[in-house]
Amino acid sequence: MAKQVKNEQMDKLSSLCKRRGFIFQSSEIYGGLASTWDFGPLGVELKRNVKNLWWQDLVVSREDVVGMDASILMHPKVWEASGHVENFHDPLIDCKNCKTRFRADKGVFYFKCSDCDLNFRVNNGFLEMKDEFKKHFGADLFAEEPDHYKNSDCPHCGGKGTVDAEKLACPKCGSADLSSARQFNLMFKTHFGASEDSASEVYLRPETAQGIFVNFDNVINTARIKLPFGIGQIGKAFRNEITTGNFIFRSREFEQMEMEYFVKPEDSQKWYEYWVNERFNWYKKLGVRAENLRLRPHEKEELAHYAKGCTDVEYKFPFGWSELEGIADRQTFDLDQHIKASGKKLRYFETETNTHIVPAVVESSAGVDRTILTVLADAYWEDAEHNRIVLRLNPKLAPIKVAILPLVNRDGMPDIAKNIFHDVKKHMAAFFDQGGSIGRRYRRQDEAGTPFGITVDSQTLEDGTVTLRDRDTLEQVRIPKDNVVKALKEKLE
RNA sequence: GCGGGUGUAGCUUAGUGGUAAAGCCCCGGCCUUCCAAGCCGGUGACGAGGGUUCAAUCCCCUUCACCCGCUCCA
Repeated sequence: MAKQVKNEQMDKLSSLCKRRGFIFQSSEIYGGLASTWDFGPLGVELKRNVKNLWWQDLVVSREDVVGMDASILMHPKVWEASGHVENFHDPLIDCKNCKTRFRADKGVFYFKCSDCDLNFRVNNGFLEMKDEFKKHFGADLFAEEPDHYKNSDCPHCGGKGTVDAEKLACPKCGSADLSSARQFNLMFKTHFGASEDSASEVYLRPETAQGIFVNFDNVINTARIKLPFGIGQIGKAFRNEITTGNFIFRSREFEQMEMEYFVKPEDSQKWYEYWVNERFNWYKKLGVRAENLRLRPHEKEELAHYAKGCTDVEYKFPFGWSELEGIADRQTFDLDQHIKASGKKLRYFETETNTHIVPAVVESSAGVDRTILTVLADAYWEDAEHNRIVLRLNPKLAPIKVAILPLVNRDGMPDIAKNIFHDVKKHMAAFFDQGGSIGRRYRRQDEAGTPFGITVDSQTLEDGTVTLRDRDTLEQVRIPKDNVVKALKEKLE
């Protein structure tokens, strides 16, 4: 029952998005394309505002961060070095009996000792063996593949161990009625060059971060920056997700806002904490209600092997708490990988000590689309008292800042309003509407999230003042019509 | 990808083996002096492809999309 209510919330939100021109399904007239989305006239403004605020706060206003914009297509070796070619796929098997899906490389096999008859079973990554054996092999073995055990000694007698793969069985119900293993590579492939031969296969980037790492040397040689410093980037990324959904939350084409902050390795913990705090507050600054935000530090088992720490910023969506952004202390892993693969020296020369160092990196990786879904979900408000739906967006994010409305369609009011409109339009996104009753026009703007309304009425004809309406409180104040731009700008500060 | 559910106008619903109705929305006009009032007029739909049939929105098959779960992450 609770679930249904939550889905209703998402339905209402996506329906509003379509109705008002925020977000449409991609290729809709051809039946749509799974989990790809288009931003309409209001959506694109909202998106630009989100990105601009990020860029302003993380790049422009900071003396220690520069920006860049890498291409989506990159040399295939980038993805080999980054580990994406090797790790960014999942061989998965479905159990036809109980419908569980599990990873094929965590299948069932036996470790057998040829000398002492010891054997134990490894089942879907869970070692079914006694503690003493766990101690012998190490606790992290559960994620390894059978080959890992091949050359191990028997933990009991030290004899020679062999590994026998068992016919796979479902880890949950034990059934052997399984689908064949299916490789899901999460990277999109395409062909580079006009002829489609595999020699020129390239990937669409699955993250923007690598564009920063491979340009590390170029940036330090040109930007005259000193440690610690960051490189920020906003751009599209593509992942062939197995499962998508929840409106724009998980899509196959999405946009990231990533900032890689390079620091002295010994300072990484300090900066990691700094950025976790900084990024958490950024969402509050966007106007997202604090009670709907939380930080979730990753458990040790959850961390990638090279990461020292990782914390998610989560938002309480109608479908549950979900990740908005990840902040990670990635140590020197990324640069090391590219140093190894490219043979280039990606390093920083520290003049104080006269030494070369490979900096550690603290990464902030946020999703543009998820941020948009967050601010929309957080702003959605059904005002029962006034029978209206309102998007209480932060004015800085609102696609349209002000609606200019003549109260009625005569006595020259439309002309006066139109003049104000042309004036305001030079400074901010504004909307002019003279059709229908005033109440109906206000309601429309409430749904679009427009924070302010300027109305020309009969008093305007007498004393040159107009009313300024506040979206959330419905309060109106009179201001001289020549002060409209100034008053609005003050409100938007 | 697997399982379950859903698909008629922008939205919410009706209906039928003989090409479809309504309310709200939207557009134009009238009227209207502050929060979806009223009047007149108008645009607009059977997700797509194939099959059965004289005839398919309806029956059958396939496919696509969306929702829920498995899974994963920005």
